[in-house]
Amino acid sequence: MPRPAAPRKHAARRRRRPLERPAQILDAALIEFGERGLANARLDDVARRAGVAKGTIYLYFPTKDALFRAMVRHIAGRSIGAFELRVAADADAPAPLQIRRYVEGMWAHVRTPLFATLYRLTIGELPDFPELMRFYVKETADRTLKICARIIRTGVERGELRRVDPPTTARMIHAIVIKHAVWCAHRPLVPFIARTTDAQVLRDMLDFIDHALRPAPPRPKRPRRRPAA
Amino acid sequence: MPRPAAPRKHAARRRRRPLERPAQILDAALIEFGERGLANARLDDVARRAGVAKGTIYLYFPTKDALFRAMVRHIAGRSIGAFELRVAADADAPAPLQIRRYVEGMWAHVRTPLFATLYRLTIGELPDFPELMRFYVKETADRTLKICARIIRTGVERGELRRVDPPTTARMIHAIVIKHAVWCAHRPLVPFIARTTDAQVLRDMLDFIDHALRPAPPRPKRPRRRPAA
DNA sequence: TTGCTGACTGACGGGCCGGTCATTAGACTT
DNA sequence: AAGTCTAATGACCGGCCCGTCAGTCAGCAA
Repeated sequence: MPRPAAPRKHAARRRRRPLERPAQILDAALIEFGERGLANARLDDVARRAGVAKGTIYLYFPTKDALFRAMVRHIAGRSIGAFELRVAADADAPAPLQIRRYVEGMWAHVRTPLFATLYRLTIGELPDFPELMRFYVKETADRTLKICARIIRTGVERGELRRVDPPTTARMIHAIVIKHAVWCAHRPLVPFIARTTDAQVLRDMLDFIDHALRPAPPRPKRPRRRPAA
Repeated sequence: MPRPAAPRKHAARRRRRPLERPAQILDAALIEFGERGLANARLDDVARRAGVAKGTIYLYFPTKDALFRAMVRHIAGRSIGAFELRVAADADAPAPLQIRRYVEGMWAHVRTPLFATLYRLTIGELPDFPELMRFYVKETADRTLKICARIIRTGVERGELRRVDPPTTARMIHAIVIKHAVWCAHRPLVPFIARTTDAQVLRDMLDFIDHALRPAPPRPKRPRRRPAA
């Protein structure tokens, strides 16, 4: 017995837009997965939010997992693009200033809800999707760390910073900024950050980093030369 | 019609140990939840790992969510206890040395699989269990930060460290150590940490932190005094 | 206008797993 | 030895939701 024909409900506007569908679905997936996690999000909800029927999702993505993967890649790509635009370093400025600009740009980027969601999803689903973490790190952290390391290297060469290993130091900066962004994103849950503003946190980070990199003769054994004439 | 009596399979050892059950179940839950996440872990597997039947779990925990909550609290309690023992600061040592000891202790603690699992679970399930994050932060990070801040405060008062805000600076240290622990825990997925050892990472962190806190006159306007006689 | 193609729909099947409860049996009392 | 209490069991139920596919219709070509 053939299944009864699906009766038209309220005459929904049905449009044929095969080129727009994937992006619509991926954006809806970001919101649903972001709010409820991969396991708790329902494809019916993703479909409804995207304004399509559930079957349509399966025209473009074979499984729920594949949709999740595609979503992370899609959003991560958009995210990193926005960031690299922001950190357009001018290589001639003094290194401490360049670092300041870099941290400010990163701070702005890393405090967006987009970043918070991606961060949580990649960490939370890590056991099932390790390759997503690898992809995410490679496409975002890895690239920005290289930018930061380059700034530090030239700063060291010019004597504007103390002699540090550039990649290592870039990691330190990265760690500070990322972790504070996560804390600030969940401020109500983190008592030790609750009474501080984002702007104050930024100042604190800049101060700490600045001092960590400042060239200072550790033990002045010989009388300091006067500032060069 | 009454359900047929459950026939004894292979004579399983059935013991009555009401006092030991909760801990057995919680330990099993840590492993299962840790490996597969809350949603993907099955209570049948938790029960099997604990050596009991599924129904037994429901004698002690009303729902799966309740079991998860209890597990995090149980394990977090154990975890924080172990850490506070490790960081038994001797308040008379020089502050830089105390900080060094503190970071080393924290580093040891934070690299255990226990910590990595708890960290991932609390972040991953955050939308559904915000109170767990609050609990976890309050019972672990908050307490350790206070210890660290106290060390820094005395260091500043004694002039062994530059004049910084103790709680803020404690947060910086915390951020560096935690983030590096997470990276090291997933080293194969993090290219920029892959070629470094945990020991080297510890040295790098200590160096960075040490310089950030070292008291150094930022701009020597007047001739530096000789070291005090 | 008509016919055709393939994008789109949504009710349904089926598997999975959280939670239940009638029954069993260990341990203790009398 | 018989009785009692309750920890423990595991087959089963029911709901949820992924993935399917028979059927529908928008848009274009002839």
